[in-house]
Amino acid sequence: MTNQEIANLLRQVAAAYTIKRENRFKIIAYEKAADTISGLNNDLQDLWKEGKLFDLPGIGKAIGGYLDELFRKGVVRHFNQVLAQLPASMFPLMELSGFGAKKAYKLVTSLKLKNPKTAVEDLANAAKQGKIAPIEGFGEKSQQEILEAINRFKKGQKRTKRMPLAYAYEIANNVIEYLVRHQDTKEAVPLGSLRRMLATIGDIDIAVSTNNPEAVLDWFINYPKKFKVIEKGPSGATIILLNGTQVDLRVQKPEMFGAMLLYFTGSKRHNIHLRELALRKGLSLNEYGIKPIKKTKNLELSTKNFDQKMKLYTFSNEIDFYQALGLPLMTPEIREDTGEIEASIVHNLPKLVELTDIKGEFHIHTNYNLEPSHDLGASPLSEILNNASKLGYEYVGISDHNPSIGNHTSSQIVSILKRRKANYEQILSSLKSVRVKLLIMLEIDILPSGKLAVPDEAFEYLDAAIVSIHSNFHLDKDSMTKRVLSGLSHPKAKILAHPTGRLLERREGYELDWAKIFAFCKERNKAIEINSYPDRLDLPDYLVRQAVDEKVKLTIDTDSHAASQMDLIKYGVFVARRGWATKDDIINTMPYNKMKEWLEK
DNA sequence: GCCGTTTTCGGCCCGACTGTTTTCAGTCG
Repeated sequence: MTNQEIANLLRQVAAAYTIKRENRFKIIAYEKAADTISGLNNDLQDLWKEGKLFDLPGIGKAIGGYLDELFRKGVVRHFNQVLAQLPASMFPLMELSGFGAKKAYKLVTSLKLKNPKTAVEDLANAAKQGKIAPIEGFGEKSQQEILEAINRFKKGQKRTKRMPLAYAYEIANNVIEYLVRHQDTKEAVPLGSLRRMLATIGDIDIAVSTNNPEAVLDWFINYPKKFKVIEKGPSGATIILLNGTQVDLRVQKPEMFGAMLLYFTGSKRHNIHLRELALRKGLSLNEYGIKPIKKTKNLELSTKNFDQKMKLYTFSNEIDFYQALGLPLMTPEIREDTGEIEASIVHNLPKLVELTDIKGEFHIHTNYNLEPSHDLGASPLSEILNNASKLGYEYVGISDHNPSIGNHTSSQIVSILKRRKANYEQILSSLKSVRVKLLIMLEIDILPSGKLAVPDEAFEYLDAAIVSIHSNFHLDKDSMTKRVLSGLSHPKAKILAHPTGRLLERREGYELDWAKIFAFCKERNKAIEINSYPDRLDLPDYLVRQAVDEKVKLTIDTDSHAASQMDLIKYGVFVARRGWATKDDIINTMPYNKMKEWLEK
């Protein structure tokens, strides 16, 4: 069973308890457990095998025990008993927007819908025949809304694509630049997953701090690249851009801007955790500020800075808001409730890597034609070196793809690489003004056998190599792990590039045994790449976090195929930050000499 | 049913929105 299937099972049990009018906190407990499981990055069953089931938040004695039974026997007797008391046809209806357990149950029982397979269609027919409006608690309007929900559901079967972070980020920046040109805009900031720098983004949300919301909203809906206005109210507006992207704007008064940012940046789980924490101190948090609430015990101890008579404390920025709770600012990238709140309570948040820490990178393709089987870059070495100089880099590694093995003999490959080295060295010496150090590297295919796609003698002309998978993506986990480890075994193979092979929204990566990969890398001084290319962002953030925990070294590279793409490095830095990486975890924050030392050990 | 800077009992995130209601229930993010 997948995590989503298990989470779904728990949600069904929660729904059953809702109908049976069980203790509502018990229902919430099941929903919480389901949320935890659906948000996991690891297979729940693997965690169970490792005995970590009960470490998960929201999974205690009872639910943990049932899950244990599920993994041992394949079924949970208690769950089956509970679910058997309800009509199975109610669950498909709960997929519809606006439907919870109660509405679904009421409708299937009132209308005698028995077949789960046809329940949605049967409900649509009932609505069309006007059979829903007379049911107690329903009316004409809700009958109409149900029909619309069913239509949306049918359309929504083809799920809407999310866009890679980099595209959303650029679009949002353009809108923000436009917004701050208005005199009444005090500040404009992205919200939600965009501000937290998730790998993919749905809609773009932006917040503006202003004392004149009306004027800013008018300015916004006249954005030059607007296609149409969806809605405009007193506190926000929504437009669709010419490229089809939806952009939501929210406005707030400057004195309340901090609470608003916190609330709409999320994540939801971060906010909930924060509110639970605050509640124990006698404080209630909402999107407008902090409310002291009446508590019987230990009032002075916990809320000594808060006057109970005050209705609402407001905050113009997030730093003050967090500080009021006795916490340091948590950067948006880590607000996922994966331990950041616990760490901040004991003032043990890591100092995350920053863009300015980057001193170079290793993965850039030039237009030098070494007849590879994959694509060449578009820019000459000179342009790349000049750009590196502009970025303030100390060094760049050029990692063109290896010459194709189909079209060349081993000795031809060696001589191509020899020629390339001579060519690069000549270019470098001709660029007197450029002080950037050059590393002559290569991105080498790891063949399905685990062998590298260049002969051993070729390494004489390389300072170091990046290795990566570009073929036979469908090997099983064990074979792929062996393949990668074999490829990484060469002493000059120092970096594993785009390690999962994923392409966002287009291709799942292959599977690897990360525990083995991490252990190998740590022992043999290999680094794993965080590839900044917009469609990749690979290593993914949660694996970065695991690598950091295992003290595995990482690099942040762009995989640039043109000099202009070197700016993409910031997205890799965002991923690293989401994975709690510090400067010390990243090889290319080291100055040249230290980095060189690491490459050679 | 879960959990602990109120700690093994006694609490449990918060407000907006909608539709059906005359004060609330259900759903959502």
